[in-house]
Parts: sequence; structure tokens; C-alpha cells
Amino acid sequence: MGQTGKAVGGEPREAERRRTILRAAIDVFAEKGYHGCRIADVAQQAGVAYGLVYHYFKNKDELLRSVFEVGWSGFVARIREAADGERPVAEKIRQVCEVAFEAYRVDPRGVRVIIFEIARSPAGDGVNRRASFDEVIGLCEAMFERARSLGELREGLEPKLAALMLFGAVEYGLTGFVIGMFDANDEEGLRRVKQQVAESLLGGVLRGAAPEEKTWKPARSAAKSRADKRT
Amino acid sequence: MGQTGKAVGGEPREAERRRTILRAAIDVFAEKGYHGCRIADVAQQAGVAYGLVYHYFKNKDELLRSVFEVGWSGFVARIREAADGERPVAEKIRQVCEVAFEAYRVDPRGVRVIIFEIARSPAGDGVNRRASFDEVIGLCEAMFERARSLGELREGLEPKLAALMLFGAVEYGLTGFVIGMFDANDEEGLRRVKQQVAESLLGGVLRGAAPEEKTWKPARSAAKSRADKRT
Amino acid sequence: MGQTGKAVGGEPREAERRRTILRAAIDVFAEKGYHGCRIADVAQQAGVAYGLVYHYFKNKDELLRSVFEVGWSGFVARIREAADGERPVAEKIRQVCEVAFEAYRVDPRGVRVIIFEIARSPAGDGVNRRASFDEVIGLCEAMFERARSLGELREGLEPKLAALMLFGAVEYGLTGFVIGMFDANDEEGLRRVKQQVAESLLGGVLRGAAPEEKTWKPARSAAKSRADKRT
Amino acid sequence: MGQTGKAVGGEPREAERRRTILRAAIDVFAEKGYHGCRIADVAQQAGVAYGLVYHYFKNKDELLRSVFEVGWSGFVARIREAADGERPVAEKIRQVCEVAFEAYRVDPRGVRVIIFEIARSPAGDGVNRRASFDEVIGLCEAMFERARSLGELREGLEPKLAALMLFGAVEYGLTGFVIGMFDANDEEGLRRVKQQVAESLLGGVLRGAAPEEKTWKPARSAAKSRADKRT
DNA sequence: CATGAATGAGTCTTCATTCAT
DNA sequence: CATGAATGAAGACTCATTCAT
Repeated sequence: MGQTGKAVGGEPREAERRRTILRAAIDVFAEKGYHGCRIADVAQQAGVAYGLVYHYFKNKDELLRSVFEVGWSGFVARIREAADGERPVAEKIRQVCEVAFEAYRVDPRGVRVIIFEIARSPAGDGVNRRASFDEVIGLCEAMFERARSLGELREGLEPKLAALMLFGAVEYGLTGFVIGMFDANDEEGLRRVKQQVAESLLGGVLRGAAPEEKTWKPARSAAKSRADKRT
Repeated sequence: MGQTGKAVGGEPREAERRRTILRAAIDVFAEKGYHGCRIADVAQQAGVAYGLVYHYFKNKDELLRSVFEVGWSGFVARIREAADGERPVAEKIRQVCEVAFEAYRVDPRGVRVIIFEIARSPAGDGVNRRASFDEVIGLCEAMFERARSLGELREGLEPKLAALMLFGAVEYGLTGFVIGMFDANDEEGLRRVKQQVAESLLGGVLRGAAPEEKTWKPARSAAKSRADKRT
Repeated sequence: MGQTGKAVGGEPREAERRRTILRAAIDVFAEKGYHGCRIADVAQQAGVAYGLVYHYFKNKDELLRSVFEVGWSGFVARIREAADGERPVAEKIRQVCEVAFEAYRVDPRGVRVIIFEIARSPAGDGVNRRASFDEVIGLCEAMFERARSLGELREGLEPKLAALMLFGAVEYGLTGFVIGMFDANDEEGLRRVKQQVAESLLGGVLRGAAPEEKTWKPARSAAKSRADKRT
Repeated sequence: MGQTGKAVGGEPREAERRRTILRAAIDVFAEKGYHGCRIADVAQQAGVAYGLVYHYFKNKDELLRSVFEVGWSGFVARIREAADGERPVAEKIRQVCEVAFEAYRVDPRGVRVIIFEIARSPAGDGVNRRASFDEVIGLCEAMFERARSLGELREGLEPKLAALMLFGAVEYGLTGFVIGMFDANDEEGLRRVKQQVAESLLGGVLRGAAPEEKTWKPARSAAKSRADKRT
């Protein structure tokens, strides 16, 4: 009882406990989803008592928020580093991809949770997803804004949309690994995909110059008529 | 408008009810998410009695599955139409975008639910999300495969990744509307975004030919060192 | 529509329907028990529409009551026949057994329901089980009462208890068939058991005269001490 | 009285709670039957919160099973003690009766539940009633088997049937108390009934030697003809 | 009479959160 | 700080009963 154990020094045991629980939460969220997991699962995974979770986190929602914040803040910081500054956009974009894929390489579970459980889910009302989303998008939007002012951006492409597309491409690229379409253990594959995502974004998915069609005609006929008779 | 549908005459009392409930479910899912919605909400929204929902749907999960299938099957069919055939990839890609954005224009709530609640969420175990996802991705992968064999695809870009990126870009483009970054009521805006997504995918986000950098160096230094001291 | 069909004559179709449903109820009750069965089951088994059950029976409870009454009234009448009159008790007792086993032979399902679902279950509050139970027991009690007054009854055996034991023995004998300890299809076996029950009741389970022990000592020591420490 | 039990000291908080709930369940089952009882009733009766029941019992069915097992296992053990061994059958039978009536005296509610709600009811699918029933019957069957081999059993009486009849007589004897035909508070009456049951089983309900009728004629005429026009 | 869709009260069960030890 | 028993609100699901056609 009360054996203080390992009173070696360094960081307080409290912070360590907290991190243990947080880590457990990430793992459990990653596996079963926020709603599919119970506090009991987290406690068990962390190897602590049921009630202890509530010593470190006000409630389940705050736990989710913490998971998010811990992971997200670092990510945003690195994205900011990548997107800010005077370097050419191309390089910045490559760096953004680098950051995202590296984050995944280092902590796939964590990325999975952030992407699937938080960023794109109505769950965890405590998490201000919208604001966080806006934050990164905003960073890249600014990046593209500058690119546009320098004449680097594709004609007619709104910076905000460019930012969204960038993240869309990155997220789906990662999704390929998350859901097992690609082998998540293959570091070389991870690198290759990262590079392809970046280069395709920069220069398009097609070979050579973009065949920018001048006469865009929606060809709406078929698609639309059918679409209208949906439920 | 045109909501009455199928007023042909005959036996459609039952089918109509079913559709009413399905529609209500979509609306409630769209607003509160799968987990946040209660059967009671659906019933109320549909204007029917609680128990009636269970006349038409075995349980909450089957309701979700139906919502998904109804919306998804039509979508997939249209994507198939867009991605199949002998036309040039560029045109096909534009058509895929067309289909997605049109689906959103016609039924934003439905698309929101499919994207946010079903396709990318661990909820609704009954829904074989994975298979469905694979299905569309597979369609586009085949499209890009053919493009590659015709030499139309960017060198070194895997068709599967290309397919993922296509959907990533499209989904994030739509996300801009879903979360209100863009004005969802502005049809002109919707059209513009659609076009930009397509053209950027085709030719890249940058102006002119892709500045395919020969000497790619990960610039891993900063990103990695920091990433390693994860939680 | 409205095809009157088979307007042959005889008993009204209504009564026939009613009997069909009743029979179905017996079969379903026998299989799943009163609580385990739903009106839908009965309707299906009877091959009629859901709602029709409610045309013929006020509610589930009345259905059970009817099942009981139909079966029970006939049974009681026959028991009365067996127990009344001037014949010697032994013969009467044999006749009571005869009635019970014959009822089982003719309609095992019905007997099963009456024994398991109605006579000995708190279910079917509408059924005045107690009164019905009292009725048969009363009949046999009277029978034994007369036997006592004629000096035929075992010394010190209360008629009421004798009546209870009679039914206990009979019911358990039948239970052997109901639960499959004995082969319910073996008519010979049925006959044999019936006879054994009757004769054992009459003359005891032991061979020869009863070894009526004079000095009854409860031997309570062991049993009681242990019994007391039960939950 | 003596309710406090096991006040030994140690860790019995948990076990005590469990017993409290079990006891409450027995009481509620006894009063309203398995189906008529709600978990809320049990909780209230036990004076604990609703959810606590689920801490100690997986679900309603397991609660029932526990009620059964706790009561039944003790009962079976005592029956075994009574039925096994080398003593004369007569004594054993008396001991079996002793055990059953004593069990009732000590815990009438518990016996009521076991007899009415569990042993002879299709409810509580979790309970392997059949096996339990077979168990006790088997014990007594063995007892009668030995008696037969010693020539103590009535000629032609199958041990299995004898076992069934024994329990039938005992159960119905107890039923007299359970349903209030006899005064359950009258210990003297209880003793008297117990003795009568035992002696009647041993020597028959009739006075003197069994009037084993040689010419058994079913007198089927009346009973059968009527029985055939069943519902 | 017949049908089966519609209704909604009644219960079980889960699980986040609290609290006594 | 730790523990895990205790609490009770919330919500899915069932099914007897009603009722419009």
C-alpha cells in the first residue's frame, strides 16, 4: 500500500498516467470507434482502474478532445512550418505531403482516429472540429493565395478549393493504407505513394500538359435526368 | 417539387411509407449523425408512429443500410457509366465529377449522410462500407488502368492511387459545401468548383507543365525529429 | 372477392374458424408456451390473417382462457363421471387415471398446454386456475371423503391430500411422456404406465402390506441443519 | 432471524449484495412469476439501483438461472443423501419427503419459485430444466432400481415411474400449501401432510393390502367416445 | 367478415458518471 | 491518488391491440 515505487525522479507519475490513458484511448478509438468504445475499454487497455480515467479526464468527450488536441496541434504546427515561408509552392506542397505521411508512419493509429473519428464525424461534440479543420485549410489556403499572387496557381483555381483538394488527395492516399488497400508496413510503398500524391497534385494526373478543354459542356443530359428520380 | 413522384396509381401505399421513413432517416442522420439519432426522431420526422419504423425496417442498422444502399447503388451506377467506355480519360474524369456534384445538387442531405455517416465511419456495422468503397474505387481504378495502357496516365502513378485521389478531391470539394465553406445554394458556384476540381486533377494545381523536380529530397530533418516524440 | 364458397350448409363457417384458431393456439402454446408465443404465431399457424384472431377472441388472455375452458370442461366432466357414484373407490381411481391418460392419448398437445401453461403458471390471469384446480380436486376429495366414511381410506389420510396425491401421481406420470422420458407414441406403454399409476396409488409402491412404521422420527438432524444455511 | 448469516468478517460485501438481489428475485418471481416480474421490481425489492442488478447478473435470464441453481443444487444434494446408501427404501422415501417438506418449511417462496416458475415452465430458456429434472428423477430412479433388485418394489412398477410418482405426490402435497389449501403456517399440519404422503406412497392410499384387481377392464366406453370429439 | 398496416406503452439493457472506501 | 461498486437516464426493440379499407 502506498508504495511510492520508482521514485527515481523526472516527470511526475501523474503525467505519465495521463499519457498512458490517452494512448489507450487512441488505440481503442482506432479499433472500435468513439461510439463503439466504452470507458471500461479504455481503462482496461490502459491497465488502470475504471474510475481512474475520470481522475484525468472530465468525461469521455474531453478524452476525445484531448486525443484530438494532442495529435492535432503537433500536426498543425508542422503543416504551418511546411506551408509558411517564402519557398516555392511546389516545394511547400511536397512538404505538406511529407508531414502528413510521416505522421501516419509514426503513428498510424493516431492518424486513423483523427481522420475517421474526429475530423469527419459528428461525434465528440466537445471537439471543435470545424475550427480545427478551418485552421489547416486556412494555412494552406494562405499558401495557395500567395502562390496565386505569384502567378503560380492554375488559372481560375480558388485557393480555398486548392487547399481542400490537397487535403482530400492526402487523406485518401492515407486512407488507402488505413483500410489496407496498400500495405501499411511497406515503408517504401508509403514513400512512393506520398511522392505520387504530391506530384500528381502539382502536375495533374495526366501525362504532359493539361488538355485544358476550352468548351466545357456538362453533358448533363443523362446524369441529371436520372439523378432526379432518386428518392 | 416533383416530390409526389410515381403518382401512377396502384399499390404504392406501402412503398411510399417506406420511402417516407427512409427520407426521414436520411434527414435525421444528416443532422445528428447515426449515433446521435434515435428511432424516435426518425419516426417523428416521418410523421409516423414509433413502431411503424420497425414494420419497414428490421432495426436501426438495417435502416442505415437501406439509406446507404438506396443512395449508393444509384451513385455507383452513374459512376460506372462515367468511367466505363472508350472515351478519353479526361472526359471520363470530368464526367465522374459531374456525377458527384450533380448528386450533391440534387440531394445534399443524402450525399452528406453517405459521405460522413456511412462511407467513412465505423458505425453501422451492417453496412459493408469497405466493399462499397472498393466498388467505386475499383471502377475508377479500371478507368485509370486503361488510361495507363494508353499512355495517358502520369508516369509512375498507380491507377489505384489515382482513383483514390480522384475521390479525395471530389469529396473534399463537396465537403467545402457541406460544411459551409462554400455557399451550397449557389448553383453557379457549385458548377465552378466542379470544373476546377476536374481540371486541377487533370492538369495539376499549378500553372503550366508540371515542374517535376528531379531531385526529391524528403527534407525529413525537421518533421521527423519532432514527430518521434509523439504522445 | 366475397366468394362465399362452400355454402354447403351445416355449421356456420364462423364456428369453424373459431375452432381453427383455438386449435392453432393450443399447438403454439404447447410448443412455445403462452408467453413465448405471439398472436402472429397463432394467426400463422391457423393460416388466417393477423387481425382475424381479434374477431374471435377479445384478446390473448381470452384466447388462453378459451383454450383452457374447452379442454378443461370436458376433462372435468369426465372426471366427475369417474369420481361420482356408488362404485368402490379403487374402481373410481382407476377410472380417473383412465380419463387422464386417455385425454393425453387423444390430444397430447392440449393436455400439455393445460398442465404446463395454465394449471401451473401465474400466466393467463383471466383464467381462474385456482377455481378450476379446486374443482377437480374437490371432486376427488369428495370421492375420498366417501371412501373414508366407508372405511376404505388409509387411516389418517386426509381426503384432500389423497386427491392431491392422485393428481400428482397422474400428472407426473403424464409428464414422463410429455418430456419424452417415455415414448409418447407407444400406446402400449401409455396403457402400462396408466395401470401402474393406478395400482401404485391404490396399494403403494412397495410390495405387500405397507410397513407402516409406528415410530416416525423425522431424522431431522442432518436435513434441517443444512437446510437452514440456504440463501 | 439468523438472516445476518456469515457475519464472519472479511470480503463479504459483494457476495452479500448478490445474495440480496437473488433473494429479491426469488420473492418477486414467487409473487408475479418470471414473466410478470420486471428487473425494476427486483431492484426495488432488493433496495438497490436498477443498474446494479446488471452488475451481478448478466441479464434477466441469468438471474433466473441463478435463483434456480442456488436453490436446486442444495435440494439435489439433500435428495441424493436421502436416496443413496444401503438403508431400506421405505426409510429413504420417508427421507426424501422429509427433505422436500423441510425445504418448503425453511423457504416456501424459494420452493414455490423452483416448482412453479422454473422446473415446470417453458420460461427461462437459459435454465436447463430438463437436465435438472432428470437429475433428481434419476437419483430416485436408482433408488427404486435397487429396491426392485431387492424385491422391495411393487411387481411391475418401473423404477422411473416410481420416481416420477414420488415427486408428483410430494409436489402436489406441497402445492396444497403453496396455493393455500392447507395452512402453510401450521408446522404441525406440514408434518402431518409429509407423513401421510410418505406412508401413502409406501403402502397405498387404501387401507390394508392392495386390492389388486385381476380383471382390469378399461371401461373405456364412455370416456373414449367423448374424448374423440375433441376441439 | 377479413386484412394487415399503424400505434405506442412496456421492458430490457447499456454505459457514462458519481462516490464511498 | 486508486478502486470499482452504485446509480439511473437513455434508447432500442417487442408485441398486444386498434382501425381504416
